[in-house]
Amino acid sequence: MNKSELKVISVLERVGGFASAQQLHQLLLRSGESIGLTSVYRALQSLLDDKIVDQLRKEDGEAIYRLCGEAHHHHLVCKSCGSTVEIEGSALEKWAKAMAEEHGYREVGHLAEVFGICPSC
Amino acid sequence: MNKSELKVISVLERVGGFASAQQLHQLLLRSGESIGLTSVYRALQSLLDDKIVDQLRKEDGEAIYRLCGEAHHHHLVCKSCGSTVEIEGSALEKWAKAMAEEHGYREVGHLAEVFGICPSC
DNA sequence: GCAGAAATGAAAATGATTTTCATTTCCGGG
DNA sequence: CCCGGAAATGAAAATCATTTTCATTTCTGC
Ligand SMILES: [Zn+2]
Ligand SMILES: [Zn+2]
Ligand SMILES: [Zn+2]
Ligand SMILES: [Zn+2]
Repeated sequence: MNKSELKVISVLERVGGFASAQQLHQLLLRSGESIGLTSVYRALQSLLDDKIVDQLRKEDGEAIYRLCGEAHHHHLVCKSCGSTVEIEGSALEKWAKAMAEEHGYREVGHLAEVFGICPSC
Repeated sequence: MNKSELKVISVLERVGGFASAQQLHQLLLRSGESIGLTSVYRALQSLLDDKIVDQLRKEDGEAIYRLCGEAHHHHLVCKSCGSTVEIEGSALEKWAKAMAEEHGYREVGHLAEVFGICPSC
């Protein structure tokens, strides 16, 4: 855990939700920290590998991050209000892996989202 | 509905699932069509506006598209050549349903694709 | 204090997507 | 047919987030 990672974690705590790498960089600069954009990206990548942050994509494809100490997971997204809930995905992981193996595919990844209308909507 | 849009629709039909703009362009060229990448992007944007295609984002942020309104199914997609295999999804269906119920979500749907590199690539 | 490792950040490279702009194709009125 | 404007097309340039490169700085253990 190096300086950049600590700075990024601290600004993510301050933000409290999702933010892009560029936004986090701006926020850090504005709050007087000295850090390069490269280091923000590196820190985020490292925090992502360590499962300390969670990455999503905006509709335009830009990555956004938030603190989230959970393992790889998927989301249940409300079609109405957009709120997201993390869901347990081991059944899905197994399915994706099994399907890929069955057909001899390598370097496998997957993508899955469940949509619905949340109880409060 | 112009020529480019027709070409893009036809290749999307052939693909049967999700594909990126770049993949669609390559597939069109390989199948002998003459079309520019710009026109593929333009056609996809227009089809998106008209709700004729759906857009998703891969984990790396690249946009992928598919024809709307196809019978529900899932695919194993080759990241390299774009070829797709239809896969059995009952385990996934169960998982999505269970997750939604567990959190009290209504009107549930889901999206899932598995990506990898096929044996012949 | 010192060498080697890790961290840092500026600048260049990358890659998808969008924009610009000149050219070509369409199409309806004359 | 023929013309002129509108729509379509695509090559090249621009954009923009992200990654890579690489030279410099900071750490760390001895
Ligand atoms: Zn809601
Ligand atoms: Zn997963
Ligand atoms: Zn392949
Ligand atoms: Zn399904």
